[in-house]
Amino acid sequence: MAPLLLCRASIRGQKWGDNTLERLKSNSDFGKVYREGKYSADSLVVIHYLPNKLDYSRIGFSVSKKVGNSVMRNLIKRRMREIVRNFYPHIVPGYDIVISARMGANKANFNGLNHSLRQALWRSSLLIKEERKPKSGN
RNA sequence: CAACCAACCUAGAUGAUCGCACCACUUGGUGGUGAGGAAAGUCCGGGCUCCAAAGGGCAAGGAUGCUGGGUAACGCCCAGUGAGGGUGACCUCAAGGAAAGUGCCACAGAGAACAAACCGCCUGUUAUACAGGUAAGGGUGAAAAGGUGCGGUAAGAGCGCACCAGCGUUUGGGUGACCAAACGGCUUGGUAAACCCCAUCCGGAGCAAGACCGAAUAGGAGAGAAACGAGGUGGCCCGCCUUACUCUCGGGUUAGGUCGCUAGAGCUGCUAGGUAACUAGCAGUCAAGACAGAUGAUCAUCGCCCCAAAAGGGUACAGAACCCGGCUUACAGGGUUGGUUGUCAA
RNA sequence: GCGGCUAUAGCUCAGGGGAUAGAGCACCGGCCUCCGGAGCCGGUUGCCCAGGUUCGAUUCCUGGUAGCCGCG
Repeated sequence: MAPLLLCRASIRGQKWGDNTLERLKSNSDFGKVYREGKYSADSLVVIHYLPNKLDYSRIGFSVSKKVGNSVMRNLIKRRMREIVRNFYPHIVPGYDIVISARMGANKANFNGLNHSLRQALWRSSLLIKEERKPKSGN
């Protein structure tokens, strides 16, 4: 029991050092964030977030079936993951975050989705303080 | 040259920088591999796993339905037969049985199935009517009891004859569906994607199957007793299995992790057999394996399309989830081969 | 992944081979009222799509589309 836990901890630390995403996976965690968390939105995405008691943030993605077929949904999810991967060092640790695509996201390209996602993050209080002011110019 | 028919193929390419999943070597690195022709719909058929050993019989239910072949199997494929369509290349067809039985055929029409008699036609009589004969003509309908012609008759009728269609028999050809010829008598509406009959086939559930590891409420194994009973075997019978109660032994379903998980009716090429589907042999080869679920972002060049050009924009349908064989549906553009018809020229 | 159900008027539902496709609510017009409501009279609008069987299909068969539900 003990070595297994140690092993998992070391993997997590390694991933954290590698700037890899910590993902939110279980369905009950999603439901908890939807029920108890706050949210902010832009035209293409909605962000729900809730403080967890960890020293890092976990991020989950959600694309509804109404947005498009499976190719479209997969593409949007990959793009959102790419955006958040590049932006992850600027996000405040200690939150469970769910990013959902809205209906217009199937018509947007990468830049549009990038801009909308950053706007939504800026409207929430999830950005580290010194990163907040220059983002408005983006 | 134009229009068309059939069988197929392809599914943008290359490079650079970040990034993801798995594997190998290694230990903060390097290398390799990384969606489809439909991966889809889940409409069929299998493999595999468990359900009792997945056994026998009956019933119900379901499926299929011209013939022969192919296949692990199929509702699939190939070759043929018949029917229908097209000038043609060619295409389409759930295509067994209506003489086993039951039902239905609205409206119109005299009559819709053991035929019938409204108007007609013909004959007779006590004559604006009645009786008898008739199924040629009219009319209705999707369909009116073989069709056309000649003879025949009071008027008519397969009443007689010829041809055609249908039925039956015989002969010949074909493995067979069926085809051809001769002869016979003179006739038996449609509907089975209405019930049904006949022939053949089908046990159920599904990788979230299932196996192993492994905390809590408690299950399991062995022995005895009982065994006529109860329960299970997703309908019944046989057969089979389990079981209340007592004693002994010691430890189990769910969340989670590991396996199942990709070398297979595999792919490529050649040879041989077969009209073909396909089969056999030989040689080469290993090409995704996740579990919130891996393929993305940026840039450059060349293709193709829109646009007179540039700029600019676009580049189909669509994402593996245990694995195969089919079917169906979606699909921008491009290409190959063979063929038909028409026009022009030689 | 597997299994099932539904599609009929603006809404909720009947109808299961031959009807002009029906009921309630809704909507429109008229009567009534000073006006409105209620009541009475009348009317508009429809069988998810494409093929097939049949003389004839909302109904039967096949394929698709959309929506909904259940199990784990």
